[in-house]
Amino acid sequence: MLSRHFDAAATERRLYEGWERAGAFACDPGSAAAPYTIMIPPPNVTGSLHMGHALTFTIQDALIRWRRMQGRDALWQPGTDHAGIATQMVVERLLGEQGTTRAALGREAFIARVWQWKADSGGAITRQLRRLGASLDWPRERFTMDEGLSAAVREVFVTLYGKGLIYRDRRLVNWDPKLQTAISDLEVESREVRGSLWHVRYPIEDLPDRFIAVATTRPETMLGDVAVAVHPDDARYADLVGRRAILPLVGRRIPIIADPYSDPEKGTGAVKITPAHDFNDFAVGQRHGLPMPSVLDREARVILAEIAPEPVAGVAGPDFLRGLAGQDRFTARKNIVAELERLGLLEKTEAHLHQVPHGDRSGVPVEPLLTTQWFCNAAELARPAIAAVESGRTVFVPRQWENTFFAWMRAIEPWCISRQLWWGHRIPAWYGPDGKIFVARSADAARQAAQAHYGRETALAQDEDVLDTWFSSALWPFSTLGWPEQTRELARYYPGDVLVTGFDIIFFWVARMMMMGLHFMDDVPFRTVYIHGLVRDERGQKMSKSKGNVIDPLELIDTFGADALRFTICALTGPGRDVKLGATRVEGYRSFVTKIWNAAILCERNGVVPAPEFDPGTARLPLSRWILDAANRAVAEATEALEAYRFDEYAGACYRFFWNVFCDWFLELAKPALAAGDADAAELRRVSAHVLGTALRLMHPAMPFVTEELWDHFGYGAPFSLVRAPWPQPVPISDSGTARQELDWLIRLIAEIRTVRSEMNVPPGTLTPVLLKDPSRENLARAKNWMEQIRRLARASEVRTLEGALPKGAAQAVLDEATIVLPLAEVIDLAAERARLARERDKAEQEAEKVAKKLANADFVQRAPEEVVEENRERLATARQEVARLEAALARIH
RNA sequence: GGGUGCGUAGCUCAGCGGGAGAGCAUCGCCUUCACACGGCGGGGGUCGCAGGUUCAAUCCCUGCCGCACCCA
Repeated sequence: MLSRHFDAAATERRLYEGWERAGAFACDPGSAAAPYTIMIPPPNVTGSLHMGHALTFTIQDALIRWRRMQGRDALWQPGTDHAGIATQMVVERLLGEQGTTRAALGREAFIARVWQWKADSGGAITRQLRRLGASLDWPRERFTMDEGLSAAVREVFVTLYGKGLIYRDRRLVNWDPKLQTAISDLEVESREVRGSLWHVRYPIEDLPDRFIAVATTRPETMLGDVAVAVHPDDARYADLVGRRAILPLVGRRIPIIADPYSDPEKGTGAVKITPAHDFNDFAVGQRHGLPMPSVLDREARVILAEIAPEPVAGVAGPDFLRGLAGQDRFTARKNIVAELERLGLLEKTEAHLHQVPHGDRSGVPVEPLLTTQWFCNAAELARPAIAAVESGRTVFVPRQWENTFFAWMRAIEPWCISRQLWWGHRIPAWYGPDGKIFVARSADAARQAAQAHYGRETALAQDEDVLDTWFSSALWPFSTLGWPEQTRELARYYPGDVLVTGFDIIFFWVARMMMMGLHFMDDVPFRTVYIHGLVRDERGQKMSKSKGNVIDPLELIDTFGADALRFTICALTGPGRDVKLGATRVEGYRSFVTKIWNAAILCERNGVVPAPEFDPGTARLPLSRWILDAANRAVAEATEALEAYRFDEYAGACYRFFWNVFCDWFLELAKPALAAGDADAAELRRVSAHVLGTALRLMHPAMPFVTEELWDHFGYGAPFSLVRAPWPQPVPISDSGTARQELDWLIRLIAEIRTVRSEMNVPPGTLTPVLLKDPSRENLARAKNWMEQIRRLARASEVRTLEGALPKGAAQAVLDEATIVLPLAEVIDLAAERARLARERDKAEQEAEKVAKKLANADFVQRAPEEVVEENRERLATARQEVARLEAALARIH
C-alpha cells in the first residue's frame, strides 16, 4: 500500500543510492546503441550548489534522462575544475586562520595543503548534485588537475608553442594588485564608481602663459605620462600640436600630439597619455612610437625607477616626487591632487560617475600593467570556430546567441594564459642560464633539449607561473575521454551532442572549447549549444549576497522535494528568458507532485496493476480509446517539446495531461465502472495501468524521484529500472476520432450543467433531472450510456429526453443541436435565469455579427484562402443556430 | 554611444498573420468515499504608443516611449 503522503526526503535518498549502486547512470562504451553525450561544464571545486547550478543541471539531467530512456548510450560526464584563483584564495584564508601564510609554507607544501583541502572539503557540489537527482556517470568523474588531464594540458601547450600559437610577450595586461596575478579580460568586470574628473593644467614649453588642461580620473598615473593627445580636427588646440607640454610634478617635456582617440566632447578635449597604465593609451603610444615608463609596481605602489624628473620651478620639485615613492595608488592620488592644487595647476574637480574595471575575484580595481606573460593566439584559433558556427556544424539554441559569439570571436584579443599563482598547471617551460626557453612535455625532455642545445648538462629553471584554469577547462570535452590517448571513449563520445550553459559563459566555455576542440580533434566539441537564462528572484532581481535575495536550492529541496524544484525549473524555462523563481512557485508545483501521488493511490485502491501483455490497440471502450489517444498526443507533445529544448512546453504537456485530462476526467469517469467490477472494469484497469505507466515515463526526466518510486511500487519494472525504461511511443488506437467526439460531447455536457447550476446558485446537495430537448439520436444514446457518470459529475438525478412542454421554472442551456433543461422549480429565480440566457444570447449574437461582418467583405471572400472562408461560414452558422436556440429557450421560460 | 532581448489578465509568462490563452492570485460554492498541496464555477485584457503593409495585424515593417542585459 502506498502511504498517504509522499515522503520526498526519504525517497530521494533511497532511490539515488539505489540508482548509483545499480550503475543506472553508467554509459556503455561497448554498446551498439547510438551515443549521446553531455559534458558537464565543470563547476569550481570550491563551489556549492546555487540556483544557477540547479537550473543548468536540471536541464542537463532532463535531457540526459530522456535520451537514455530513448535507448541512447548516454554519457553525462561529471567533474570539477581546479579554479586556480578561487581555490588558492580559500586555502590561503585557512592558512591565515592558522597564523601562517603561503610564502611561509613554500610552494610544494602549499600545493600539498591544497590537495589536502580538496580531499577534506573540495567538491561539496558533487554531493549536492546528487540531491538534485543529477544522473551523472560518477565513476567517470574527472578533475582538471588529474594526471591525465594535466598530461593533456602539457600536450596542448607544447603543440601550440611549437606552432607559434603560444608565445611569450611583453604587453599590457589586466593586473590584479591584490591577488598579484595577471587575469584575462573575462575575469574583469566593470563596476560603476563615483569618482572625480580632475582638470589639470600642463604648462606649455616656451609659451609662459599658455596651459593645456587635461581631464583625468586617474591623476596618480600622470607620472608616467609621455604625451598629451588632442583630436586632429580640434581647432582649440591646433596651434599646440607639435609643441611640448611640461609634465607637472615631474618636469619632463612631453609632446602634444594629434590622435583621433581624443574625444573633443569629453572633458577638456585633451587627454594625457600613459601607455604603461591604460589600454587605450597603450595603443596611442604604439601608434606614435612613445616610450612606456611604468610608475606603479605589482602592488600598485608608486615607483620612480623608470622616470627621470627634471625640476621646474613652480611646476615640479624633486622632494615631492621622492616622497611619493612606495605610496599606494590611492594615497598617491590624494597627495598628487593636493600638490597640484598647491601649485595652482588644478583647474577644477568634477564629480564623475564612471565604469572602473575590477577583478571579479578580488573586487579591487584592476591595474593595467606592462609585464611579460604567456599568450595564446586566440584570433588564429577562433577562425575555425567562427566557421563552424557559420556553417551550422555547431548550432546555438536560441539562435540569436550566435551573434554574441561572432561579435566576441571576431574581435578577440590575445589570450593571456599565464597566472602568477601556485595552484594550477605549471607552465611546461624551462629557462637556461642565458634565458633560452625550452618548452617540453616533462622536465626530462626539457633537460635533454637543453643538453642538445648547449652541448652539455645545463641547469634549467622552470617557469614559476601556472596556466589559466580555463586553459584546462577548454580541453574538457576530450581530455576527460582520455586524450591524447586514442581511447574508445574518445572515439565514441566526441563530439558531444549538446553543451548547456548560461549566456554569461559563452566566451569562457563555448568559445574556448570550440577553439581547442577544433584544433586538436578536428571537430567541434558539441553540435548544439543550448543557452538558458539566469535565475532571478520572484521580482526579477538578480540574486546576490549583498541584496540578501539568494535562494538556496538545497533548502527548497528540503522543504518541497527535488521533484518540485526540478519541475518548477522546467516549467519556467522558456527560450531566451530568465527564470524568475521563488519559494511560492516551487510550493505550487509541489502540489503537482502530490497530485500524482494521490492519483496513484486511487489507482492502487482500484486494483490497477501493470499488465505488460495488454495491447492498447485492443481497447474497446470509448473511454479507454479516448484516454489512450490523449496519452498519445501528450507523448507527442512532450517529445517534440524536448526535441526543441522547450522545457516549459514539456512541463506544460505533462501537467495538462496528467492533471486536467487523466485526473479530472478519465479517473472521474472511470470510477463507476471500476467500482462495478465487471468486464469494463477489467479493461479500464489495464488502460489505467498503461496510461499511468506512460505518464510516469513521460514525467521522469523532470521528476525522477516520485516517478521512479511509483514505477517501482506498482511493479512496472525491477527496482530502480525507470531510469532505463523505454521512452513512451504513441500506440495505434483505432477510430480514436469517434471516441474523441463522444467524450468531448460528454465533457461539454457535464461542464454546461455545472455552469448553469453554479450560476443559478443551485445548492450542490440538490439533485435535478437532466432533460434533453431535441437531442440527436446519437447524443441521446450517449447520454444513456454515460448516465451514471453524468449523475455523479453533474449532480443529476436522472437523464432523459424532454417530452412535451417545458416544466415550470426550468433552467436551460444550449449544447449543439440540443437544449439542456434542468427543472428547478424549487430554487430557480426566473428573472435571473432570463438575464443569464439573455447574456448568453448576446454573446452568441456578438460572435455572429463579428463573423457576418467579415463575410460581408467581398475582398475577404475573394482573397482569403477558401478554407478560412469556409471556416468562418461554419462559425457563423453555428453562432446563428445558438442564438436561435437561446431565443427559443428565452421564449419558453415561465 | 553600439548591440541584444522584452513590454499580452493583479503577478509570471505562452501564443506570433485569420475565433485573446495558461499557471498562480482573486471571487462564489463545496469537508462528495485519491487528493482542501483538493473539487466545481465565475470575474478580469482598446495584446506599450503612433503610423504602415495586408482582404485580415497581438503577430510582419517603421518610428517613438519604457524596462532589462551585454559591449565600449
